[in-house]
Amino acid sequence: MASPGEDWQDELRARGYRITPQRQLVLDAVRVLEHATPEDVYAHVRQRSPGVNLSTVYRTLELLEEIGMASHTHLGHGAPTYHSHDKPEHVHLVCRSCKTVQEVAPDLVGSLVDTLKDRKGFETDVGHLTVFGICEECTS
Amino acid sequence: MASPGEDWQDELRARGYRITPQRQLVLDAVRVLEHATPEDVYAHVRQRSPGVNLSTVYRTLELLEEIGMASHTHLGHGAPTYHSHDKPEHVHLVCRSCKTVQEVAPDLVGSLVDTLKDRKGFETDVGHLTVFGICEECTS
DNA sequence: CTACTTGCAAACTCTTTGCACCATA
DNA sequence: TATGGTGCAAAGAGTTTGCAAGTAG
Repeated sequence: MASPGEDWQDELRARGYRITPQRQLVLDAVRVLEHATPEDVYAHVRQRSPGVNLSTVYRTLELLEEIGMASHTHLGHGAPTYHSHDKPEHVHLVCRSCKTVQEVAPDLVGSLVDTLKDRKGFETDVGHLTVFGICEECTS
Repeated sequence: MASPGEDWQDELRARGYRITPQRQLVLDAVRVLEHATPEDVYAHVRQRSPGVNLSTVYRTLELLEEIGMASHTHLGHGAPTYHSHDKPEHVHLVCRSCKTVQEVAPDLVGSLVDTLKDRKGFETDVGHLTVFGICEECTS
């Protein structure tokens, strides 16, 4: 599930991909930043290596998803946000009022998953579930 | 909740907005088409009135949301889809495999709403909830 | 060396905005 | 006739792509 240390390099090589400094930088950025947009990742990468191009970031993010090391979610209107699979799966709660995003454990939505499976035969992709609403802070 | 007949005109006027043929066309399109993207709405409107501009569609969709007659959801990567509030609230299930969208009754997610409220103090916006996964057809 | 990658620039999709003209109230 | 609305064109985000030069294996 998680990506222990540097195994990702073997994963890449095994699939015929190459290990490049750009890919390392992008992976690092996705791991460090959480809910990072491509632009966020780009900015972070460029702090360490100003020559890297935005399109390389896009291509690498796509690659990371393809090999299952990261995934993206649409948290509202703008750009999507990426997170690495080092961390356990989680559900996003997005507050419409203060725009903050909190992560909650997947078991909180277990009953939803079961209900959809039983009543609709639908297999929920919990890792991509985003719930919009108003957070505790903003309701009080 | 629903919009009985032509009351929306009073609603607009009451807020100082004007009734225009373009607005009627866009509202009709949103009501007829379901899960319509701005482009879908545009195409539908232009069948009846070729002169209407895309930016008018965008401006009108924004207006309809503002006065609570429609809302939009992000069903995946591309453009958002709009639906009118004539129909009861519903949750969207989007199949990653065949891309179909089904609507299910909000009570199916009642337990989720309760859990998030009790455990996180989070008020879920059920009307904007979209669940990604694999539908019954595609799992078999 | 050879194939995969990158940087660069251009193209693309989706959406917003400024402004003069037009039409509703 | 006074605003608010529309069409048009241009600008803006966000993302993708073609291609020549660079580099990992």
